[in-house]
Amino acid sequence: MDSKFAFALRKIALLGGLEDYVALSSRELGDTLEMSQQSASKRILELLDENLITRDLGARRQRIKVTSKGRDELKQEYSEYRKIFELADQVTLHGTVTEGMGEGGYYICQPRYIEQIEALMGFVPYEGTLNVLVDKEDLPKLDVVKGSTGHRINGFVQDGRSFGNVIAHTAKIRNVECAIVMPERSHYSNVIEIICQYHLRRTLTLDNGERIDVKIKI
Amino acid sequence: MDSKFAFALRKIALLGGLEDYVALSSRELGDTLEMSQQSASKRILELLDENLITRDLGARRQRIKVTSKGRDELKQEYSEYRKIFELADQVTLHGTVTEGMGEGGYYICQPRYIEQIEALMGFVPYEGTLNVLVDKEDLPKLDVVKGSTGHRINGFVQDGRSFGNVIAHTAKIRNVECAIVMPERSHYSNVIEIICQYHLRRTLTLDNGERIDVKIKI
DNA sequence: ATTACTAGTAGACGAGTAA
DNA sequence: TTTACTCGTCTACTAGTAA
Repeated sequence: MDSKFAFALRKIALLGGLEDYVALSSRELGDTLEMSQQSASKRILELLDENLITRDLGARRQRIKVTSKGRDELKQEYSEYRKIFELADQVTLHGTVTEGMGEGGYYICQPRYIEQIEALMGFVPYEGTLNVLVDKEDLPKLDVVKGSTGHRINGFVQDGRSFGNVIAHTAKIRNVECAIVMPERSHYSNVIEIICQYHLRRTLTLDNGERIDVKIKI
Repeated sequence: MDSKFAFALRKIALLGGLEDYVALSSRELGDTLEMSQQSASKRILELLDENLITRDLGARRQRIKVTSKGRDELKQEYSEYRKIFELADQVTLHGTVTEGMGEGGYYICQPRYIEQIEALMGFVPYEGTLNVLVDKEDLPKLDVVKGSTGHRINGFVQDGRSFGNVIAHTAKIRNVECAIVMPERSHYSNVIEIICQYHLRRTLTLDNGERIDVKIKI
């Protein structure tokens, strides 16, 4: 994203444009961006053109909202700053062991996934995944993880069913090597799925509701 | 800071320019910034001119490092992103009650400070401050607090001694209204000082080493 | 009050090139 | 190879102004 777009978009977000439409005249935006009303007006048109904001052009005052594309772009930048300042070759997520939906476990057990995991991560995952409900205050850290590279496990189509790309990040739970896996194109979730060479529940005697720390390498 | 400076500075920081000099040719920088070698070279000269980076112009490859001013500017932007995504009209710091150095308590008891605190915060602080050692993992949150506005309490000179500006943020400890105070120009510290209408140690029976949460309004 | 057009100007950029 | 100058072009800005 062009830095001038990011700059304007950030200021709009700071004014609450992520949550809802926010009343913001071109003059006001110009003042916060330290530019003329005319240039701010143009900037708004450009942001609209780039699909970074939507606008409700009322009779008196326009109201502006950041689109999901705009939000994603801002998150990308946020993630860069976190990498810069959080030093973060490691992120620790705190959470609670929960019962899996079974979905992730089924997916990841596909042989086509497993052979790639063995090649990339160096272990054959135990059947099924450990699901961890991430603490609310640690959810922003998940974005840092998503913003980092990790290992891409390629998707495939089998029996007419399509299995998408999966990103894996090596991690540790109580010093046991494991990996957190998530769909490359994931919608928001506060549950992470963890694969491991061993049966984590048994090896670490984890029950539902148990508190654990997941240290993720990023 | 001009957004184009921030953009270049951020990329340099991502390449490790915050920690140490990093070898970075103008062509390489141009590639990451998606601009020509010539423009990148010019950008570097501008950043030098703005005192945002320093340079070690070796015979073969120049080496670039972000200055402390540059670091501060980046932190400012980082803080904006945290405000955007951490929702954060409130930040909770976890920490441990510690014995004060006595310094802060002495400072804040000056009548010239106290009268301003009463006007701004609506209470007369109890003599002395409660010192809290902030958990290591919560230290980045302190930057968010510092990046937000708060109430400025103006400094003064008295008996030839100068008392600097102080920033206060309203806060709560176990539902008791208080405020965290810090020098406007503070060097790094992992101890925060808290003022309150009441004697916090007695009111909440806090002993040294006790774990507490400080909820700060930002 | 708004938003946003047009016109003129300042500044950012890349190509060519020197050191 | 580097860095960084000059110069021409083209974009981005502001002022003036219309709707």
